[in-house]
Amino acid sequence: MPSSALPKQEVLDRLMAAFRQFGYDGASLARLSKATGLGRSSLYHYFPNGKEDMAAAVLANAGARFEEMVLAPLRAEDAPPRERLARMATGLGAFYADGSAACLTDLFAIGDAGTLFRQRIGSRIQAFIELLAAVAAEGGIGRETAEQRAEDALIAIQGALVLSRGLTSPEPFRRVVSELPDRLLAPGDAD
Amino acid sequence: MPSSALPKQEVLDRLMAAFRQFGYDGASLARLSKATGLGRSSLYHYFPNGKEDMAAAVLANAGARFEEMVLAPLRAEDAPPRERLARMATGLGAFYADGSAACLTDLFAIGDAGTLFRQRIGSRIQAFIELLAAVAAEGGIGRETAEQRAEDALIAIQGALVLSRGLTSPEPFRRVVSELPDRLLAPGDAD
DNA sequence: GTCTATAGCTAGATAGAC
DNA sequence: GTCTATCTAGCTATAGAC
Repeated sequence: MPSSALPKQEVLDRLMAAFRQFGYDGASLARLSKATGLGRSSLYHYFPNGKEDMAAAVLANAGARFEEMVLAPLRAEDAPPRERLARMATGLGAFYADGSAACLTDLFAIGDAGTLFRQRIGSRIQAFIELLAAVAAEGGIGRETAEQRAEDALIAIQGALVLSRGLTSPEPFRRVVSELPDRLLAPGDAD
Repeated sequence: MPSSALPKQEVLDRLMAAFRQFGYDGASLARLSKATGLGRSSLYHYFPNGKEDMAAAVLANAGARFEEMVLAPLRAEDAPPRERLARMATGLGAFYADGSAACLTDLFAIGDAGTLFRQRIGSRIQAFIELLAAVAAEGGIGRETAEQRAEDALIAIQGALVLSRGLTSPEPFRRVVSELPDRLLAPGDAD
């Protein structure tokens, strides 16, 4: 993928936005073409295997964006656990556009897309849980409790996205994200 | 819709299963026809406006099933709050097939389906929250806390469904559902 | 109420000029 | 790398016989 009018990164971000808005099945080539400003032929030039390629690239791109916005702050070993979690919360708000942008973990596990991508999605979920649990453990939470809370955190994030979408309101998402650090680091629940 | 080989209820249940498996966009008429055993023409006989009609009927049917399996136990005023919540948990496990069946609250809020159904979905979410909050309040939880916990309960259910689907494992859903009564009725958090 | 047949369209994908 | 033109297959929906 050499030089182009649109940088590849910009193309991927626009494709990602379209897939997040319409889901895998709903993201037709016409819509993807419109979202990127590229014609069908250009899209096939970048992604020879068509829509499936685009979705795979978008999933990878979402992973990279998530890594830099959400996971990297968690790995900042110079900061204490609570501050890392606070930065993660900020990153989550940005990554999910204050609860208005869907998560591919949800969308790409549905229907035919699930057959293609569910394994990759499962790995991502587990990696996020493990990292969150490590931060909680470092914050003084027992290992088992930390892992359970980390899973609860992902559940809360995903569920809040569903509720915010269903209610057309950012409030559930905002509340969940703001409460995350406390829920992960609260004392009690010794194990 | 007079007499038929398949009772209407059976047709609706099979359509619901198909929509829950494939999502709105992924549920093609070919699949809906195969799922019900009815030909295209029969489907159009029952649902003159085609797929949109079917989805609307399925959403109503899901509401009725949810009412009888999940909400009705919550309204059983002869039983104490904790027991009602336990029955609800059992109903949730059945309604969501132990976490393996998706929720239309999630699926029908995506893409074009969202334009058609999001309002109805939002009302359902709010009604469920209010009922759950009333039960928690009856169980001695302060009104504000009860409402917040009720919202958290829905978030947990939806999020657990997303994780169970992404991880191809019933465990997150099972754990969340089994913990629901305690989370709603736990002491503390006075308001 | 179910059938066959088909209209009319959009889907994803490809070919070849430039 | 982008364009126009086009292919085939699938889609939703309809018509009309039975």
